[in-house]
Amino acid sequence: MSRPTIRDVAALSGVSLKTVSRVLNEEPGVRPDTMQRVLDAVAELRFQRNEAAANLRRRNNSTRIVGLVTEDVANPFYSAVAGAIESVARQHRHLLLVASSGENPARERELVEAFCARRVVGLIIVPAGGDHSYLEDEIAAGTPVVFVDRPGLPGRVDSVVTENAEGARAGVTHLLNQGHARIAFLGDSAEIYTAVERHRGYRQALEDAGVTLDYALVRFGPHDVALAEQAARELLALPEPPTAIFAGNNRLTIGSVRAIQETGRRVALVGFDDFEMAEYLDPPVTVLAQDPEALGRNAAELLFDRLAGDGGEPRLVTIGAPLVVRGSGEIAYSDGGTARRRAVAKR
Amino acid sequence: MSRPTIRDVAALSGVSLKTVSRVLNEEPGVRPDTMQRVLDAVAELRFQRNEAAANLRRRNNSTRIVGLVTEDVANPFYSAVAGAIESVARQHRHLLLVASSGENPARERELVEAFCARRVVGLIIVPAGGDHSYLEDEIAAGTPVVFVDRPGLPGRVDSVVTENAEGARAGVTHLLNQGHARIAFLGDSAEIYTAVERHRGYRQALEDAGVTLDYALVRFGPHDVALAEQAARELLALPEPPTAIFAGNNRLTIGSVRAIQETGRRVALVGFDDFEMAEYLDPPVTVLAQDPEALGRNAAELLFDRLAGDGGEPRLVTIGAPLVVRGSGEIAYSDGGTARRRAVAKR
DNA sequence: CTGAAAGCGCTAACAG
DNA sequence: CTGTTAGCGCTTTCAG
Repeated sequence: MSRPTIRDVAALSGVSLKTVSRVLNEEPGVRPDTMQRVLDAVAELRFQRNEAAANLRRRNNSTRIVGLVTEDVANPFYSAVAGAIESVARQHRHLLLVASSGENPARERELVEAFCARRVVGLIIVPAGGDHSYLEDEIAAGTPVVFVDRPGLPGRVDSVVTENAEGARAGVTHLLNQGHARIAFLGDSAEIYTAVERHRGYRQALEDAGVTLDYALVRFGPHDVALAEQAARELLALPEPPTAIFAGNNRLTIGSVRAIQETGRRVALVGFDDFEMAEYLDPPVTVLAQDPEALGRNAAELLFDRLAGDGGEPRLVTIGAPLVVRGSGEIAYSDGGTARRRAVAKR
Repeated sequence: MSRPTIRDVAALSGVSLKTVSRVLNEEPGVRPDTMQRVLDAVAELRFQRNEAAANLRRRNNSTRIVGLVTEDVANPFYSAVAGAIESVARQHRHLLLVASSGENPARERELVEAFCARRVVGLIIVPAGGDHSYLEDEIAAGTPVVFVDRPGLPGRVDSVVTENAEGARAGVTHLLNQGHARIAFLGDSAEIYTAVERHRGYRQALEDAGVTLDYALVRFGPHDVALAEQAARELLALPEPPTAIFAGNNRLTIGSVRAIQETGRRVALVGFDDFEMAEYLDPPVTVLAQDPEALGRNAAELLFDRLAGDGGEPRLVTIGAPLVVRGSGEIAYSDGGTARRRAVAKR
């Protein structure tokens, strides 16, 4: 029931504690036959070193555990980020502790503290809103922190983010290039960094093209497909409806697809963030493809660089979100007044 | 740079080690003003207890960390399972260590051992193939283990699995009820437990209905959408093609949708496992909806029951996969010989 | 109410 | 090549 210790191994193999420790740590200077006896005892007792105890004593002690605080582990986007982080951690023979903050700053802090109390070697955080200066002590204590998906403590800490504004700008410009001028913007809550950035890109694209922003076409808020569909439906029911929609994330994109299908009109659509079925919808959806895997990988690599002693200035790594052309974004502007034919761009 | 210890707190507040420890552990019997002084020192030094050290000494020592070894953290299905586990763990004030085995039994074992060396309080495992008897020692040492999604060490250890055979049987019966007799089966690798179980359900449904199994209509193997599409296309190109397809997981379902769309024929489709866009496809896809959240929640609850001392017989918990009717599965059998019209069930 | 001493399981430092 | 002693940061035991 109770686990064998290094003492038990020493007793069984008839050597001292230290010799067992040497064998376990593959330190040189143990006679082969002694080593064998120790190994036999280890096997017989099924001994497993207590890493926590070993760590406590070691000079260069390290739990070899990285902490990840994300918004929601169950969210496929963040789970892709987590998967990439885990993969890099694995290469460095580290383990990953994960937790979800649920966009709650207080919970985020609790989790970070729980991680630190367990002496994770570094933290990767998808920051919820709020102030992150509580991390300064931890950073001062030598725990590297990397923010991912959204920046935090800018200029003080490394961050890896998607090119939200640039991507949105490219996407909206793409719609403008198809002749659209009335382009709606559908965004998540205006509290969320990425939503705001994407809106910024939208505005820039309009400005670049000399198109006046019509606030009637801008909607922030819907957080799920149903609400997004509702919002898109309202936009499309305006007296002067948009001829194209730019959707700020994949739930909004899906809602938009549904609302557009309902009208039977040929409304162009570009969405931010790729999703599994985008190419199988009708019409296939043109998107700005975020790369969660690159986000996670870069964050983890940055973290391990810091752990390896890289003391350079805090970095801001940006990951592109290239336009993936599939059909919905290439529906050209047409006067539309009476374009009611149910012209569905099949494939 | 180096973290303060309980000694530093004791020195600053002018009390002994033990008094600090008492305050930290909220043990009774500390004068309020003494307590306050200690708390002040803790705040000033930004002291954070080293949980590993505390654990080492504690009688009822517990890392309050649960380990999860899944097939792939980045897979949305398993991330939903992980999310539910994390949520239950949180309620019990535990943290979650996660890792991906990538279906590799050796890696799974390595990970389990790394977790055990860190003394996780319990393990939840999506077992890769292979022998799991290596876990017996760990179990004997008092670490509860729960298998999820696939059973392992049946009868010896708790498992939480989906009703794969029952669900598949219901799905295929549903197709039979629409008049279909030539129903193809598309499954993942026959090495995978769930694929085999679902195929068992398929066979049972045919048997129940007195329909002879045609092995030409059974395909195991395709592991991604492209291969699935290819396999489905081949099935549909048979001299006597199926009039319905039962797809064993969501990638296979999506591949089937594509292949069916290509033919322009009205082929019914029921898929195992729900997916985000199923209702937005054309036609909307009827599925057996697995419940990864329930899988994870039940596994975690079972684990915490065991940790709470439940010493009952190993349990096998099954989670239903109800039929979600959306359209594709309700396409009735029609002689089809010349049913070539491009009849797309548009809402 | 408080503190000194011992010790969790292991490794570091120093002897032999 | 091997062993002894100390001590990581904390809690326990037992004594004030």
